[in-house]
Amino acid sequence: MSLTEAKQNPDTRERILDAAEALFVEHGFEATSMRLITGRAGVNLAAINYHFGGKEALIQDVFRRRLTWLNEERLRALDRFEKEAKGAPLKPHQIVDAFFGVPLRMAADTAHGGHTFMRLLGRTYTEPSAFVRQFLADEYAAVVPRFKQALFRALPDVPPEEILWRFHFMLGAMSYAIAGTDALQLVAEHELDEKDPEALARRLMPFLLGGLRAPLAGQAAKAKEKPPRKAA
Amino acid sequence: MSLTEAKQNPDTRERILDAAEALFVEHGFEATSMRLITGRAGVNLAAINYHFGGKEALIQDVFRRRLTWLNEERLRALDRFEKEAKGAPLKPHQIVDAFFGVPLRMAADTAHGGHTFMRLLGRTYTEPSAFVRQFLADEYAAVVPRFKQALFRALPDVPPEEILWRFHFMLGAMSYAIAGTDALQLVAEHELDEKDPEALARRLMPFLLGGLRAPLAGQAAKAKEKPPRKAA
DNA sequence: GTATCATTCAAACGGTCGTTTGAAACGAGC
DNA sequence: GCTCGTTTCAAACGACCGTTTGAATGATAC
Repeated sequence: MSLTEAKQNPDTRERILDAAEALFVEHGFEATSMRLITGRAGVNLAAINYHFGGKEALIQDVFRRRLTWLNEERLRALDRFEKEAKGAPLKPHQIVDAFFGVPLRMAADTAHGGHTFMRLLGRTYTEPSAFVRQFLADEYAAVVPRFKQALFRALPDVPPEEILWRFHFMLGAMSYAIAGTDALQLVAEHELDEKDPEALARRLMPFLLGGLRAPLAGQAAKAKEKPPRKAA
Repeated sequence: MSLTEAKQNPDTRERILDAAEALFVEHGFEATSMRLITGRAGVNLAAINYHFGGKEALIQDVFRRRLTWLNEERLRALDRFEKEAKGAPLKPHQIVDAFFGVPLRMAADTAHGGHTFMRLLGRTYTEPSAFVRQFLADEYAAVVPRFKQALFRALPDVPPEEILWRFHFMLGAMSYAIAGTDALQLVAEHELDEKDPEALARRLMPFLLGGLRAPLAGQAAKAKEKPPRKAA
């Protein structure tokens, strides 16, 4: 290996990343020791420090491996819709689909660890640890402004502040939808098969759109008759 | 103190609970050491084991102190609405208000640690640790079935399975709304003052109701003209 | 075969964890 | 004043943590 970085023994690196990803979902970052990770991966304890530099760096690489692609895919989806629209504002459902549909479809791809990773990602939005928060903020810095702008244009009658809040609410609903297998068992006793991520997307997207376009609090709650356009 | 349990030195106990609650929000369970807790509380390290029996027992007591009351309050709110309705099905917004409005108003009560606790609770729905999950399941066992039944009656046209999913989605949106100050900063850069929990409730409730009553996935998306009643 | 590199390995490092211990301090009842 | 049960305290326990080390192993090029 004459290259300065990367392309080190691919087998060991990948096995560590896979084991860490799965264990982080199961037990969280703090509770997952390096001995547990290397044990499951079948590699030596020192391999993590050798290949990644430390536990924090490993955590970041676990995310980077999939999150970078995920966010690029989101932007590609948004680009595609905007090209179609030829300068006209996008429809809310297109924006929601670009941002939330991509990870949901990623979660459906169980073969490539998509489901496991999306559960981890959902957990991590509430992660207290400072460096993880900083890392997420950096990874999303390029994506969020684009989607904010698109939503502002798509919903010109809704105050921008309100849109940001609803964006936040949608993030929460999606995170739980993916991560919260455990929380789900609070409401349903093994009745729902949460294993089918395609069905999950079919259920979640209408909910998100319904929330996004709900009448504003200030508006008359009794106004059951629709204004000419736009539910918001 | 001749009593077998309880009513031990109230000062030390409460100070430990307060310190633990705040620190759990800041750093999570695993990362919060007993030395950190007792240090902030200004009590001896051994006090936790003496008064609570161990770290796990402390965690459970931190929740029990507020969660039991919260769930009772939810049931009281539901009882009140059902008494008013005299046997008729409740309206969705009443059920949503009883379940989600109570914790939101609790979060507004910053003086009594409501805000801190609700942030902790939101975090904990995704908590990996097994004993915490079990504990939450026990605490919610008495509450969830009542609300499920109420929702089934209120939305007879919506398949029960779909209602459970949307209940789950609402849980996620609320949890993030309260817990996710940090996640919120992903979408807005210090623009939103998330300190006002009353405003939060005013924003969240319409979102939840909009999601709950959104058109089902199967139904024609183009059916912009309303059916005679009920958006769902 | 030998030199050179990247990688693996067993062992140990200092530190922090949750918990336990036994003695000291306190307070109410007599 | 003495006793007894409760609470506090400093100190220590063994276990596990993330990280480091230096030697062993493997592969490649000459």
